Amino acid sequence: MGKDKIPGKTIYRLSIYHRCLRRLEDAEKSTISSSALAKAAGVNPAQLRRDLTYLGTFGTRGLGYSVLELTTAIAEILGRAHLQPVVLVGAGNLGAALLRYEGFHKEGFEVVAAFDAAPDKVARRGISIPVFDVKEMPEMVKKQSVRLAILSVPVEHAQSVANDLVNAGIQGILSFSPTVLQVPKEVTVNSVDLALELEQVSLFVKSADQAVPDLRLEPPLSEKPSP
Amino acid sequence: MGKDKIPGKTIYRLSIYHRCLRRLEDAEKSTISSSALAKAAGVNPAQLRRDLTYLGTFGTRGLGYSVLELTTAIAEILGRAHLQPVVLVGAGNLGAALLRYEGFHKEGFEVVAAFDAAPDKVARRGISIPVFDVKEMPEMVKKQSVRLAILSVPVEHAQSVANDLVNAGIQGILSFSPTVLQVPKEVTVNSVDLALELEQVSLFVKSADQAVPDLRLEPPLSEKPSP
DNA sequence: TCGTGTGAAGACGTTCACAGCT
DNA sequence: AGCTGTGAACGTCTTCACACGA
Repeated sequence: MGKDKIPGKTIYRLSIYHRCLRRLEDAEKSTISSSALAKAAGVNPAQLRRDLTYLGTFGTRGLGYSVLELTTAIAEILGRAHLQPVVLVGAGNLGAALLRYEGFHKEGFEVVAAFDAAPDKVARRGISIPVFDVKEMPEMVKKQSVRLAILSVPVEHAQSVANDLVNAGIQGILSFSPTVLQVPKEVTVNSVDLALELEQVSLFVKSADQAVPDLRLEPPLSEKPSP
Repeated sequence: MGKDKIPGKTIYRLSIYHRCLRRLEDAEKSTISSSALAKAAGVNPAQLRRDLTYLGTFGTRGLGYSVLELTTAIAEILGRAHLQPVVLVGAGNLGAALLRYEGFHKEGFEVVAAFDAAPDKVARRGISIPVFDVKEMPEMVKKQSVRLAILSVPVEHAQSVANDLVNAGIQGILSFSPTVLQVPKEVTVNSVDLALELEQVSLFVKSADQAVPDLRLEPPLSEKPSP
C-alpha cells in the first residue's frame, strides 16, 4: 500500500475521477476499466492507474475497478474536504452569482454567511443566505470557526480584505481577484482569474494557425503565493 | 535569442507578470529587478528570469529590467490573444454575471453576443450585450467568424452545446461546467470548475492540521481533453 | 485474453549557484 | 556591488511497456 504522500496533481485528478464515477453509479455498469474512466476524465489510462495506486490496489486484473469500491475509496481521501462551512466576501456582481450557484452545495460545501461593504445594495433575488456588513465578518468568522472563504470583492480591496480574513482565522481563500494575494504561508490561496483563463484559451487557439508555441497542456491546480 | 517554443506554464506566468508590470507603470519606477517582480507575481526570482529568457535578453545586469521595455515585449507575445470577439452561451445565473463582468473587457476581449435557451427570462439588468436565442448561435458565429466562446450552460447541456459550438467553427472554449468536455483535438478547452477549485482549497487547508498530503503547489493552467 | 500494477525511462519544470556585465 | 543570464543539478510528473493475475 502506498503510504507515500499524494501529489497535488493527483489529488486534483482524484476529484475529477470522483465526479465521473458518480455519474456512472446511476448507470448499470458495476465495474469500469482504467481506459474507460480515463477517457471520461480526459487523461491517459496509465496516469489514472498510477493515480489510483496511491489509494492501494482496487482493480481486478482482466476486469477493471468496482465502481462502488473506487468511489468510496476516493471519497475517503477527499471526503474531509466536504461539509465545511464557507463565508463569501463581496456580494457584488460575481459574488451574488456565486451565492446563487448550486455547485458548491452539491459538492458538500455550505456557504453560511455573505458579507459586503454595502449589504443594502446587494441584489438578493434568489439568494437565501444572509448578507451582512463586512465589518461584522471578523466576529462571525471567529465565533463559528469558519476556515474557508470565497473572495469576490473588487480588485482594489482584495488584499486588504484578504488580510482581514487571515486575521479572523481563515485558512483557505478562493479568490476571484486578478491579483496575487500576499498571505502568510500557512494560508492557502487558490486564485481563479477569469480574464486570464480566457486569455489562455485564446493563446492556445492562436497557436493553431500561427507560428506560436507548442503548449504542453495541463490541468489547473492551486496556487500558493509567498508569505 | 530563444527561438525555442515557450512552455505553457511560462505563457501563463507571462500573463501574470504583465499584470504586475502594468500596475507598476503608474508608479515612478522605470526599472524593476527580477526579485521585486517575482515577489509581486508570487514566484521564484530564478524562475522569472528563466521565463524572460524566452523573450530574449532585456535586463541590464546590476540594474534590472526596464518596465516599459519588458511590458512591451510580453505584450508582443500575448498581444495576439487580445481584441478577439467572444460569444457567451448560457446567460443564466453565472452567465449573466459574466456578462456584467468587466474583467474580460479590461483584458481586451469583447463579448459580442450572448445566447440562451430562454432569452426572455434572462435578467438583463446591467447587461448591454444583446441576448439571442441559442438557435441563432451557429449562424451568427459563422457570419462573424468568432473563434472563442464562454460556456456557462447547465451541466446537462454542456456537451451538446459544446458540440454545436465546435460545429459552428468555435476553436476555443472557456467552460464553467463541472464536466470534461469531449471535443476534437484541434479545439482548445479550458475548464473552470468552481466547486472543484473550492474543494482544492479545502484539501490544502485540511492538510495543515491533519495527516494528509504534502501537496506541491502549482499555478492553474489550461486543460485539454482528448478528441 | 483482458486489464491492472509497476519498474524504468523520459519529458518537463524548478531551483541553485555562479560567471559575467554594468 | 548589484543583478542578469544560464549550465547543471534536482525533483516531479507522465508515459511506456510488460509481467502478472483473474
